[in-house]
Amino acid sequence: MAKILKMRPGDNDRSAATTAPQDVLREDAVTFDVLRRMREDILCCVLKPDQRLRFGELRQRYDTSVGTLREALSHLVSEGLARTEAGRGFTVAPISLADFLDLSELRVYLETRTLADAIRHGTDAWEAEIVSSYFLLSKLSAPRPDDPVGVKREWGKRHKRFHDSLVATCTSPWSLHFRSELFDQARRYHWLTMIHARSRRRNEHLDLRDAVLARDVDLACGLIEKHIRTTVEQAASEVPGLTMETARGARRRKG
Amino acid sequence: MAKILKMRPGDNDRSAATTAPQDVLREDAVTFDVLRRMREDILCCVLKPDQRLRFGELRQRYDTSVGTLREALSHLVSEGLARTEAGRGFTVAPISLADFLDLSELRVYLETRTLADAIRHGTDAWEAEIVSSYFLLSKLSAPRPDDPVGVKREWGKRHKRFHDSLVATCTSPWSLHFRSELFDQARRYHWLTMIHARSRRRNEHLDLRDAVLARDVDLACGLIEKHIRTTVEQAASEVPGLTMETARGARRRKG
DNA sequence: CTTTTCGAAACTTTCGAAAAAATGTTTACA
DNA sequence: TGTAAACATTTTTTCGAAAGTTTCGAAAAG
Repeated sequence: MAKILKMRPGDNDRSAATTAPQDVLREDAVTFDVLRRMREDILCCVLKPDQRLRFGELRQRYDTSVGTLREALSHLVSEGLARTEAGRGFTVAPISLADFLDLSELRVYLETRTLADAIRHGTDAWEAEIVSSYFLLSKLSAPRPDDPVGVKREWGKRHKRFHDSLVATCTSPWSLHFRSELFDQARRYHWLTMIHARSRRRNEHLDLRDAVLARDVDLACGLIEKHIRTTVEQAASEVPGLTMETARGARRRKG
Repeated sequence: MAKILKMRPGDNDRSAATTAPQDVLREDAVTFDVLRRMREDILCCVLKPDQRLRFGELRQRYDTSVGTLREALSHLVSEGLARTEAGRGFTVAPISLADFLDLSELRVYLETRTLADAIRHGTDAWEAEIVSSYFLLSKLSAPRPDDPVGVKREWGKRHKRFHDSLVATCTSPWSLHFRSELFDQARRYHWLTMIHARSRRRNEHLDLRDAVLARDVDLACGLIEKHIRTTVEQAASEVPGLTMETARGARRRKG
């Protein structure tokens, strides 16, 4: 039947031939969009650590209402990307080397745990996505400090997609959930490293990809552990101002 | 100085003699209170798994506005205690044996990790709080199915406080954070077990307390691992309707 | 008798204004 | 000159209503 081609008689001009309500899978709710954008801005340090998040400014920047912003901020607090003190509004979560060390230690466990499980449950589709996402990542060489922001952002996205693809077939939802949260946290530090890093690292992702595709659990887990630890060391030595003390000193206003 | 007693002269009737703004430490924001109450209601299955959370009913139950409810619900989604699908509102997160098994496996790691670290960094104050919270817990014997709800709730609180006290001196904020989230998740299953359990377990908490106070890392970790695993087994065998399949069957649309 | 279409009711989402609280500044007084 | 209260401003928190979706059920078409 040519059911699909049918149009409703009343369709004049306002809604440009949209599909029927049931066919539309709305993943584009305003709240989600604002949340996504804010998260990205924190991850990429557009909103800087410890920065105060005033509703006035945010309302302008994201062109939305207070209520929606509150909801998004509330989410970010749960994710550990923002802080709030009742009556005193929201701030971007602080960063510190101590925090990076702590979350990286836990990441080592969660990444190896999920990766090992994913390899054991790997499928053809899983392998295909790994090949595909690695290809996309390799098209962009690791960004250098003077690369434009757009390139850094795109690399960040592809980097995340690649790492996500590795563990996609892991059968533990909770492990995947926490892994994902920690990966996002780490992205803030990766961004700082990208901006400041002088040294260049060899392509660890290729080795990782091959070990995973070869279903070598021990090798793959060893590689990702080293990958995480190396990243911390690089950040510790090359990102200026990333000290063990929390960055709360700057909390004082203007003066 | 008697600063606290001072009152502002201009206070007529509208604001009933509040203390100076700086002295008041507001931890009682409405949003937090609503969030706390909703979380408790989900944990204690007053709001049942998969139950639809309509704003109309919630507004009545918690006596607050839609916006505030939305913010609280948003938080609960981040914590994994609720679900939402854009345009279709919120539901209480489903439960299943598979979920309990999954989260318990991760709990074993996080509880042992945090406990080992806490023991190594234990202080006198830490020991004191363990003694104190164990004492309070032991005053209430493990609730039986026919005990009143109030007793079960109180026992749940003391149980949480005891377990929190064990790991209080752990130095890894991220581990503590995730441990706490998983502990809350497990509480939903503990509640179901309390309601249905026929068998009684011997007091595993006393052994745990003593092992921890004796700073015996291996023994303590072994005990808590067994504690978690036994809890899962008890739930699996004694809670009716806790199957491997998720309870999503009823979700299908009209026909 | 089944399937589709339409419209009303229920519910969710979004918004901006009013209330409450915190911060900053000035003024009064010793 | 220092202290603290009173005032003014900024910012956060809370609320309810308007706009937009989805769901449900009845009527029409196949």
